[in-house]
Amino acid sequence: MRLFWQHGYEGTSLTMLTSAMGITPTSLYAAFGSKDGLFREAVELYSAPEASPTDRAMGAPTAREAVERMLRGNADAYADPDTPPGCMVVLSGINLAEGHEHVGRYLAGLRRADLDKVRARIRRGVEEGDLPAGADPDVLASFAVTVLHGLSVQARDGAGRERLQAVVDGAMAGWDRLAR
Amino acid sequence: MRLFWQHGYEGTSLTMLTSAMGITPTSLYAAFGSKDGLFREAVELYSAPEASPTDRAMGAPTAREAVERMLRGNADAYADPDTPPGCMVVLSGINLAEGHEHVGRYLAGLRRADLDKVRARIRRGVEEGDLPAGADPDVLASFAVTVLHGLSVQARDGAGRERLQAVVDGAMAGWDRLAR
DNA sequence: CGATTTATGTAGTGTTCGCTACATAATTGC
DNA sequence: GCAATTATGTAGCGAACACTACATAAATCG
Repeated sequence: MRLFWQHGYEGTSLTMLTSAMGITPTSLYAAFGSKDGLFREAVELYSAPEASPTDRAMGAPTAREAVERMLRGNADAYADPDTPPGCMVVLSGINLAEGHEHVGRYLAGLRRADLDKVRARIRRGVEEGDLPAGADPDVLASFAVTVLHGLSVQARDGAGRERLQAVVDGAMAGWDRLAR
Repeated sequence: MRLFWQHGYEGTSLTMLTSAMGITPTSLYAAFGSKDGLFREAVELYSAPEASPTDRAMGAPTAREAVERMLRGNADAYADPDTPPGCMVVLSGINLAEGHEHVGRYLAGLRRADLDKVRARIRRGVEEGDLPAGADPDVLASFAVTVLHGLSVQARDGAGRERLQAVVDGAMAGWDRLAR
């Protein structure tokens, strides 16, 4: 998972994987079927709901709090020095050679699912009254997710926890202007 | 340039390049020295100051206007259906195999240079009084660039011009809360 | 024109890629 | 304990990778 996270799908070779896992290609293929299969299991491990800051944040009592927790939780994860910087789902399949487009679509689908979750949480906020009726869930969700994805690039460019949290400060200020 | 832009540095093979350019590997190497050399010339063409929305935007009369022009100009470019979606400097070298780290550092340096340009323009705005003295150029520039980079991912995920511009609306609202 | 230089195509180089046939070792089930 | 099944290591598959030696064609220049 960490190799794919750091180097991306194509940037991680079977040699890197087998030596890191301490097994031979035969065992890897017996257990995972293909490089694709291993990658998907790695992504599933990465984005397991019980550990995903995004999924956990959606349970917050208000939509604003859910978005803020999502951004702050992911910002901290992106800047964690014990793991590769940024988000695996955003970074590991951004640019792919011909023949691997399905990997990009798979990751784009996960990003889309996150966007949908955020938008649904925002809609709920409008329904429950903690957001004004005029708030546009589409725009608010796109804004939040755009900042989220930008944080991954910032983290990969070396931004630390404080810097990312300062960006979230700005994003939440923008949220308060948009959500009224 | 378009191939590297679409598929990234490693995702673009010499076969793709030579067939697209209509030349043989020998001619390519005689003209550009290496795949790296061609990639760098492609990036330089992509980010030529006279065509770069970011460089052109920095000439705006106020810092706020400069940032807004940068975001809106790049958003339009990212969503241009005639070119690959998103920013080549952000997307073409995010995830690299071992041995190609220098390509990633090269692109990160360009991103850093853009961040520095934005921060310098913001500092000038504080000096010239169109931004309040308490505005923090570091935070404002990081916020603007984070949104900018997030727009690239949104564009690659299929967001169109209107959607990206709506995100910029939100970002500028956030700017107005931060810059006071 | 003839000689030199420059540019281009042909046909490969060695390396690494994802992946697998085959044989051996470990484990399981009766 | 012995056969059947499962798991693992060895060695190497064809294909694609970035790149280049060599020969030929084009252009330049006296």
